[in-house]
This record gives sequence, C-alpha cells and structure tokens, in this order.
Amino acid sequence: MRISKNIDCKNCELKCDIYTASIEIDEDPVKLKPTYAYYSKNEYISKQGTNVSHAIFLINGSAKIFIEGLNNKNIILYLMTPNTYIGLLSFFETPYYLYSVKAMEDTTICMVEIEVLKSLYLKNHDFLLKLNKAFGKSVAQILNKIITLNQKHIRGRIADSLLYLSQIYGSDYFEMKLSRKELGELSGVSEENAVRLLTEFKNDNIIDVKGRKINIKDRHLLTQISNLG
Amino acid sequence: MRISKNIDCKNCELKCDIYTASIEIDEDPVKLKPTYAYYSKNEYISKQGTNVSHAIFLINGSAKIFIEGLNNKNIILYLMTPNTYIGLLSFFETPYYLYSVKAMEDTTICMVEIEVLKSLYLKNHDFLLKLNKAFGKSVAQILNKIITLNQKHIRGRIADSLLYLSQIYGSDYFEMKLSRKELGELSGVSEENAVRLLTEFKNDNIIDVKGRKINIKDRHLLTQISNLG
DNA sequence: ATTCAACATTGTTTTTAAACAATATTTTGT
DNA sequence: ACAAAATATTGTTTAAAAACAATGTTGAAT
Repeated sequence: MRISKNIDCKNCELKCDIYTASIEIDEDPVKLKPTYAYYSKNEYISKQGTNVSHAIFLINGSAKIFIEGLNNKNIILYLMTPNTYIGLLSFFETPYYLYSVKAMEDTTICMVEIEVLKSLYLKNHDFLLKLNKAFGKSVAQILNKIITLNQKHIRGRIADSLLYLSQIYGSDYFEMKLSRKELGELSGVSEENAVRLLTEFKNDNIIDVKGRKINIKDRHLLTQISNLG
Repeated sequence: MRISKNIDCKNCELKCDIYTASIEIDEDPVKLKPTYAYYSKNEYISKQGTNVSHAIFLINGSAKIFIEGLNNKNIILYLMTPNTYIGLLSFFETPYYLYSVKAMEDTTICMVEIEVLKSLYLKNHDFLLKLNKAFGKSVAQILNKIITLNQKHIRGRIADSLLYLSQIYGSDYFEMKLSRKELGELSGVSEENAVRLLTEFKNDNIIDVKGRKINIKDRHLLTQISNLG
C-alpha cells in the first residue's frame, strides 16, 4: 500500500459526492484533505473489527466486501467498482468495521477523515441524503443475498452470481476477477461445487467457460434457473 | 385494523425521536398529523412490495419483520418492540417495502407521512442522524443474520435465536410470542427441527420448555453452542 | 527450464437438514 | 361441549451439499 496525501480534487476525474457537496457550500475541497491509497491485489483495504476512521471511496480497480465468518470461511457480500463508498455500512452506528474489504486487482481509493465528512454533511443536507441513498442500496443488496443464501439451491445461487457478475462487468462476456473459491464465497457454495456447476452450465450450453472468462450464451435460461432457485 | 387520526403527542407516553425533533425546532407536533393504528395478532402492518408512504413507529405490542421468500417460505429478520421504527430499511432508497411486517400480538403503531418526515429532517440535522443510527443498527443485525444462516448448524442457529429472544424479553425466563414454525423462520430451520432442538436442549438441561415458555438454565453452555455454530 | 505453490477439476463418501408421514395436543369458533 | 383447525411432536426417508481425496493444470520465481 502506497499513499499520497492532499490530493487536489481538480485533477481527479471522478467528481464524487463528497467533492460536489464541498463545492455546493462554497468550500475549498482542499479542506477535505483527500488522501489516495494504492493497493495491490489481495491487500486489505479495511479489516473487520478495526476502527472506521475514514470514509473510503473507490477510485479505480475493484474490491470485494466480505464478512470473515466462522472457521475461516468468508461470505462475499458484493463487489465494489469505481465510484462507490466502502465504509458506508458501518458508518453511522458502529465505530468499527463489520466486514472486511480486499482489493481484487490494483486499486486506488480516496480517503476522507470521518470527522471532516461529518462537518460536511452538517452543512449540506443533500449530501447526507445521498449517503443515505447509497446506504439503502447496499441494504437492498444484502437482503437479496439473504434470500439467495437461505432459500436457493446451489444451482440457483451460482446462476445468481453469474448474472450479478455480468451486470458488474456490463456485458454477457467478461473475465471475472474471482477465483473459483471466491465465486463460491460470493455464492455460499463450496469451491468444488462452484467448479462443478460451471462445468454443468457449460455442458448445458448455458455459458462458455475458459479459465476466468465467462460468456453467458443463454441468459434467459440462466435467469430461469436463478428464479426457480 | 382500526385507526385514530390526529393524535395529540402530549398524551403519548412514548416521546419518540420524531416528536423530539419537532419540539427542537419549535414546531407544533400537531403538524406531524400523527395517526395511530391498532392491529390484532397476525395482521399485516406493512406488506412486502407495497409503497412506503409513512414512517411507522411501534408504540406497544410487538411485530415480526420478515422477508417473504420463495415457495412461501419466510425469513424473520428480527422482532420489533416498542420504540423502534418499522419503515427504516426501505426508507431512503426504495419506494416500496423490501419486507413485510406482521403484528405478533395486539399492537399499536404510529404513522407519520413520509413527506412530513422529510421536511422535518431537512430542518433538523440531529434527527436525520438519529434515523441513520437506527438504520445502521438494523444493518448490523442483518449482517449477523447472514453469518448465522450461512455458517452455523441448526443447533447453533436455534441457540442464537433463544439468546436473542431472552435479550428481547429482557430475561432468561420468557414466554415467546412465536410458534415453533416462526421460531424456525427466525432461525432458518424447519419447523420439525425447531421442535427437535428445543427438546434436545431440554434433555441436555440447557433450557426448560413448557409450551411457549422458555427458561434458559445454562446460558453459558447455550452461548458456547451459539459460538461454535 | 524446472520446481513449487496456488488454483482447478472430478469422483466418492459422509453429513446435514429438509421432506414426508403419522399422530398427538391445543386452541378456536359455534 | 364439540368439531374443526391450527399447532406441536416424533420417527423415517430422501435429498442436497459439504468434506474428503486424488489428480491435473497453470503460473510465478529462481
């Protein structure tokens, strides 16, 4: 992990909500003291149980947000792509992270101290509402995950994950940044069964698999499998 | 369900956040146009998929908040007791409920139109922060539920639920308002196995069971079962 | 180019918990 | 008080998915 402090938001292509909020109240974004951090693949961006000291915004790359559960088993809640908050879920209630985040590739994030953020949303209502909206979105995703994990069979769960990945990568053809084990963790399925189901889907002509490259050939059927559970 | 409109907050014992927020900005709580609704056991207070039009606050009684999943199977997320919000989770993001709420006994709730609430938190920051806190608390509960459902065996899950219930009812001895089936839904366990495990815990001298009356005799052991999964 | 480690695959066994089935008990409505 | 419905209980069977085991493949490091 490498850090560069006091980023000048003018040079940042990503005009995030925090920046916008700062501008809206005629405050110089320099006051936000934004800090970039660069992570390599598999580095922790935040670790379950540690203190939430900064708001974290993903600039580029990608990351997985996951719960470190019992017996060293992880559950990946969802993936993070540019332009999303990392710290949100533990933002308002708990002073420590309820989950961990790891970079899935070379990833840049921008941090703003939580106290700075607080003073910002005290001055700017709209900003707080935006935070809430993003927060609500995460929750909706998580509720959906509960149904999936609890009520669908592994076939339906893997189908879910594949559809989710295609949405994340914005195409029916994509190269996922996940290992088979991680695909399993995203789906609540053992590594072995994740492999087996990919093969099965391939044999059924629903997808093409070549390593981590996936091509969804029959989205309709895959959706059906997901819906039926 | 029976309704009484234009409640006078002065007569309400429960001085809720909404009331306090209203007072803080020197606004007459009459403007909130609070409405009470009285529900009998098993009546829907809100139904998954319908519009979120009001903020709902539980005055007395109790309710279960649950997802109506696939194949008519429910997952109870948690129980609601007086002085908690009902609508929160779907508040900021979606215009419709992501879950349902049903009264578990005779229950009184107070509703305030969402537009009224919005204008209130636009005037009062602290109030919005309080909403956020409550929101965050719900999320923490739900994350915990994911681990439980996904990584613990049914023994640990039922142990979890019993500990949770004792916390809700504020005692090691309590009469739960849940049927065996509902205890299963709270724990992600079939009705039959819920029964079986209660019997098992009873035989192991960890709890006493008489109908819906539960007495936790060995909290230490029960906690251990919960932790080990 | 070779070795080691991480990742992926496939078959087999075992465990877990749901589903099914039958019956008992309690509650509710008339 | 009685029938009917809802709830609870217990034993048995079946299905699902993890765990185990063995082997293959790929890729990075030297």
